Amino acid sequence: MTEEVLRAIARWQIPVIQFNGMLAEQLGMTWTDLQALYVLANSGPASPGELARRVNLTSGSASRMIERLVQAGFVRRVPDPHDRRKVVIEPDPDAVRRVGGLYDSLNERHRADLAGFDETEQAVILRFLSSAAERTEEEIRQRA
Amino acid sequence: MTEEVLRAIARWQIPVIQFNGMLAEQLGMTWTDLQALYVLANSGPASPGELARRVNLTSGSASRMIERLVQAGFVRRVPDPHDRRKVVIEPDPDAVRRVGGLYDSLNERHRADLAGFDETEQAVILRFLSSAAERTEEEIRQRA
DNA sequence: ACGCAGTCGCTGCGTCACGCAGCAATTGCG
DNA sequence: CGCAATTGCTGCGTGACGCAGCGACTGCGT
Repeated sequence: MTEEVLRAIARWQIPVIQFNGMLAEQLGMTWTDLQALYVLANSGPASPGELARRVNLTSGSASRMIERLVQAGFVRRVPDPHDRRKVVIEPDPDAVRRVGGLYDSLNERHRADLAGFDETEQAVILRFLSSAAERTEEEIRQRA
Repeated sequence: MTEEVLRAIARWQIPVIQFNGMLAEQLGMTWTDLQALYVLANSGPASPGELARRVNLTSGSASRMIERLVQAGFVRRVPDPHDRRKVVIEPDPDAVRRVGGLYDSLNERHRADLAGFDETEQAVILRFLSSAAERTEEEIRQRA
């Protein structure tokens, strides 16, 4: 049973990655750019260096990525008043909402699925998903 | 509660994608190449055209991708005896096992998590994951 | 039987994201 | 008041991708 769950996870990864790739293409950006947007949307503003580490890019590539996001209006550069070397990258709230809206259709399907689970079952699912995300992040940190 | 589950899904996507990117880099290939390997491993041999559709590539790019995978020894080209235009791409079993082994560490973490769920709870998780994968694939097909 | 449209996979060419190396600007420590 | 370290940004080369076009092949229609 446990192994079946692991296989289900592996199987789910494929369409999830593919779906995000389709969204990135639709938005006219790399999925790396999209990933950076997610990081900014979830963890708040960050410096280019911080952002580069989060998406596994060199500082140079991150510079160009930020420039693309700025040009497309997804983020903006804000100079750090305390350290004039630093720049803080802020996500544009409207852009974040607009990108998030692309998940509405998929989320609706998931909602229909979740309607087939009662409260306690959904609690189990939520508990598993949260810990799974945590474990994946752990694994990433360990390999970094 | 349902919305929290949706947020948990969204949150999990980030490290999942990042983790796969790290694996691809470690293997010296694009994550597109890795995705193609997954498709072959899960759905069995496929033609270049079929593979191109599954990973969202043009036939030309798929040709080059297959050439990379062949050179790296992950797959092999097998001519179709019935249609001499076609070529069937077969994954190399050893390579698939070797790549799959890269998930051992992460799977071990997930196993430890799943130990905290009893049989019926794991059944709930499995049911959700399976349907979620199905819904994501549906969404992809609809947008294609 | 035969031609011809359709399909399949493969190759030039240009574009663009990325890593690497080096740069100027700025900070904080000795 | 230097001087090493850090931060973000720019040339340069590499490589993956899309586009357009090619030859090879199939099978439908006449």
